[in-house]
Amino acid sequence: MEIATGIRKKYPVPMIRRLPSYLRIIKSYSYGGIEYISATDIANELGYDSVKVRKDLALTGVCGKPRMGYKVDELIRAIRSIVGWDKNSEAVLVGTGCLGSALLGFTGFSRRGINFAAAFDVDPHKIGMTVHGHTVMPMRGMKNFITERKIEIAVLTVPADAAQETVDILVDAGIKGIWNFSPAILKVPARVVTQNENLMSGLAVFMVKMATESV
Amino acid sequence: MEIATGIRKKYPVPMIRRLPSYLRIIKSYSYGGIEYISATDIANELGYDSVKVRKDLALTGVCGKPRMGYKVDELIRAIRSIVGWDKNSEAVLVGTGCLGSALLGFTGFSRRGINFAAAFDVDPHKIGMTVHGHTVMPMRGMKNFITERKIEIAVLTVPADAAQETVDILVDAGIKGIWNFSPAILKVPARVVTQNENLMSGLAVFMVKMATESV
DNA sequence: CGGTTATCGATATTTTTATATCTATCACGA
DNA sequence: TCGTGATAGATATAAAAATATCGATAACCG
Ligand SMILES: NC(=O)c1ccc[n+]([C@@H]2O[C@H](COP(=O)([O-])OP(=O)(O)OC[C@H]3O[C@@H](n4cnc5c(N)ncnc54)[C@H](O)[C@@H]3O)[C@@H](O)[C@H]2O)c1
Ligand SMILES: NC(=O)c1ccc[n+]([C@@H]2O[C@H](COP(=O)([O-])OP(=O)(O)OC[C@H]3O[C@@H](n4cnc5c(N)ncnc54)[C@H](O)[C@@H]3O)[C@@H](O)[C@H]2O)c1
Repeated sequence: MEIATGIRKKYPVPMIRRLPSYLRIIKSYSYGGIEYISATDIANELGYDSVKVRKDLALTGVCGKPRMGYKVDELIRAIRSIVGWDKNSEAVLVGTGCLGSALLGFTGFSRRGINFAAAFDVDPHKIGMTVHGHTVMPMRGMKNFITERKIEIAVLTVPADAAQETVDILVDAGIKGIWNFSPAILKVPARVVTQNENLMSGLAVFMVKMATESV
Repeated sequence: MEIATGIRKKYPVPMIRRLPSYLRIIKSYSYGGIEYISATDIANELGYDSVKVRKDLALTGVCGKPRMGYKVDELIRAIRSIVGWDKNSEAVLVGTGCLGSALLGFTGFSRRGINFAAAFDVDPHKIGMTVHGHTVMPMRGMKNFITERKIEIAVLTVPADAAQETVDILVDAGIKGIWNFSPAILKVPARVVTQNENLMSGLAVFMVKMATESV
């Protein structure tokens, strides 16, 4: 496929956000020994419009056959390639609190190419503890750890007040991307990628839906 | 539709998703004793376009003053009202695993009107344990608990395979809304609201950004 | 073997969201 | 007291995304 050779298309963000759901359905077909899947199948499973799915799948570069659909294993390979889940990256987790511990314990990351090389925290009570197989390390050693191991990804689960100071260390250490679960907006140089995950946005939408529904 | 306080508008989802971030900034002004905040201020803090912010704020119904901005406490009240964070709701959490425990430990929910009345799990080893002040209860008692206490909200953090069977119980018990953190798509009657939180979508976007940045 | 039909892929249309432009307002400072 | 300029709010434009339409294809069935 073209993607591997260096030509990088620009994919619409809403489409990228749907890819993991597509992948989940397609994989379930694969496990079931089914060789082809149609856009209609996926749309039905997810409650989407089939044209939207077909357009998304077209962007993956996989060609479908009329009356048959798309080859399951081709789609899986293409989607995993687009979202980068076909290669492995090491990551550090900063802030081994409630949410940080949950992420450390999530088994799904390794299947998606993310492996936690270390977990850090400032809290002396937490340092030395083992959380889901990871020993919590002091912040002091973080910068060197990242630099020496050439870690590119940081998952940030510290309180909002501590976010920027933590980010400054990460950037200084040469981190390439920060997946930020704190509500703070991070100031980083242009070369550093950030992805903000604001769980409270989802709660807000949920509550508004509930209110409008129950009138 | 008419309710006691007035007419319920339809708000654009992207706007709703931004409200929590706005609220965070506005509150920080409030704590700092600042009385007015402008759309430009908020836009600068969040890296947004000021016109977008102004349009969002216009939808809240709060009027601004030229050269001054909007009254901080009016905005806070309006936004909290829109996202329903000005009233309290009881919720149950189902699936007290990694992520479920993290959510139980998150102190931010009570400030947003969500209080966990109970946490449930199937795992006999977990039942009876105390997680962040909540005793884990067996699934057996869940339906009655929800019905008797008239609980309207469920937070779902079970594995994907267990999601639908769990949802069926919740719906049967009369739940009004399900905040779903599993990647499964839930089948519910039309009267039940669902909000799917797919963390892997964020990861996908993050990885694609990383890949495109590093070309 | 030939008609039927589910499906793809392309194109067109509509809707939604973001961004740009313009004018009126009014606090502020000269 | 009088400009000045930051800002709201309205309107206009552009961009993005979702949705609808339609012809071409080829597996399937009789
Ligand atoms: N827990 C949730 O369900 C949840 C939900 C939504 C958002 N969040 C956000 O995720 C972040 C973490 O939430 P949490 O519930 O895990 O909080 P938490 O207090 O349990 O965990 C934060 C951890 O960060 C550590 N920490 C604090 N300052 C640090 C620093 N300077 N350097 C390194 N580590 C530091 C603390 O010692 C603690 O272990 C917060 O920003 C919160 O808003 C959490
Ligand atoms: N942990 C994470 O960071 C994370 C990230 C993204 C998505 N998720 C999703 O959240 C969900 C939970 O993930 P997790 O990491 O907490 O898994 P987990 O295995 O730690 O927790 C799941 C819990 O649900 C319980 N459970 C299983 N079947 C049940 C049933 N039928 N009824 C009630 N309880 C049941 C289990 O006993 C367990 O305690 C999964 O769907 C996962 O895909 C988790």
